[in-house]
Amino acid sequence: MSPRRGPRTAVLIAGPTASGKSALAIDLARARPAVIVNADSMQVYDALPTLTAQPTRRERDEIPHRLYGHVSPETAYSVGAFVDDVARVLGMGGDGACGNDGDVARERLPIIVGGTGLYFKALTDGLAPVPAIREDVRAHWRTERAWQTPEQLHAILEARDAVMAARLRPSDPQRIVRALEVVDSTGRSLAAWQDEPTEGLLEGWRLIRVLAVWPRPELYARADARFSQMVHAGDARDEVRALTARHVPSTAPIWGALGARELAAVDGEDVSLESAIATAQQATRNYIKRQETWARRNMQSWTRIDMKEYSENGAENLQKLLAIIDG
RNA sequence: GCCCAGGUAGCUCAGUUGGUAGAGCAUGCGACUGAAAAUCGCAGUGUCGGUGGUUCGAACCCGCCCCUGGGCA
Repeated sequence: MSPRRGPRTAVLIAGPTASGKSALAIDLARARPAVIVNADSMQVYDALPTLTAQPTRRERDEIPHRLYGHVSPETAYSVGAFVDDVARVLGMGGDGACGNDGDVARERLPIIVGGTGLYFKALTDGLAPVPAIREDVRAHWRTERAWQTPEQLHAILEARDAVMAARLRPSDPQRIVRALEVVDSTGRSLAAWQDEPTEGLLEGWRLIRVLAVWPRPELYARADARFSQMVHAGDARDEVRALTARHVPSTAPIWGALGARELAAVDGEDVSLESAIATAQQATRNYIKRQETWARRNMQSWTRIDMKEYSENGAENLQKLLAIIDG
């Protein structure tokens, strides 16, 4: 818990999927009064709790958790929404709609944990102050994306916003569409917005940054095992069926949850469960690698915790971490 | 035992009329500002089953052998 005077303290725990970062957060929260705040782009949805590895009911009863499953799966959540949500949860202004969230955070140490690197970066470094995109504009460009090749969209961007066009690869539809909707909706290049000085939400805080790491082959093995467990011993398949039954549009981000499409295909198409599992495990390994690449670049200075060592020698490692937190 | 079809990158396969090999995936590395569990970029590697031959030159043509799958006996 942060001292009476001086900056507020927060713990940031990042790390690849299946690294055990959530368990680490819980260990900390058992040792100090804390709130665990989610920084994972998939765990925010009120869907696929097993498949996205959301904290269990029991864990949530024991320790206050925030921003887990608080978003409807039909919604397209975003980094911006995340930063707003965290501001609210930490009692830092926001729209103030949810009264006492911030109070909890003021009494307790916020432990922000998740695997979405961009979310952490937005929290610490801030986000370009691009206004909300008009709905019709967004819908228009997302439709265009289905009709045009990325190269065609890039050509359109070239005409409207040469700076962004030069910055983006003609093969990268997602970023091209974003650049297009920004110029179209705000009349200004995304590049210009990004030049605006920004301040991170957590600016001025005392931050304990922790990165959970594993030797790659062992992490891959853990992730593989965890996925088959979600399917064979957990509710993953039923969750996916529920999502299908709910007719959540296939373009909703929740369908990007690792394994969601693969498991849906077992019920819909002619795909065996074994091959669906293998494909999803493969995708998970690929994702882990991307997360590690991000961390190498963006989390260079974070304190690395060897989770293999931690799993064997937890108590001692935990004490060290607590000593740092208590400062 | 005979007849087919195959044996090429870690995997699945492509390789035109002979000129010492490629694509997807995997792997590794990288980018990343409101879909980030997303979206993209770059880069290895091969005794072309073995062996003998034809040829200036063989993954490709010929002989023999080995292995796999299928069929016939």
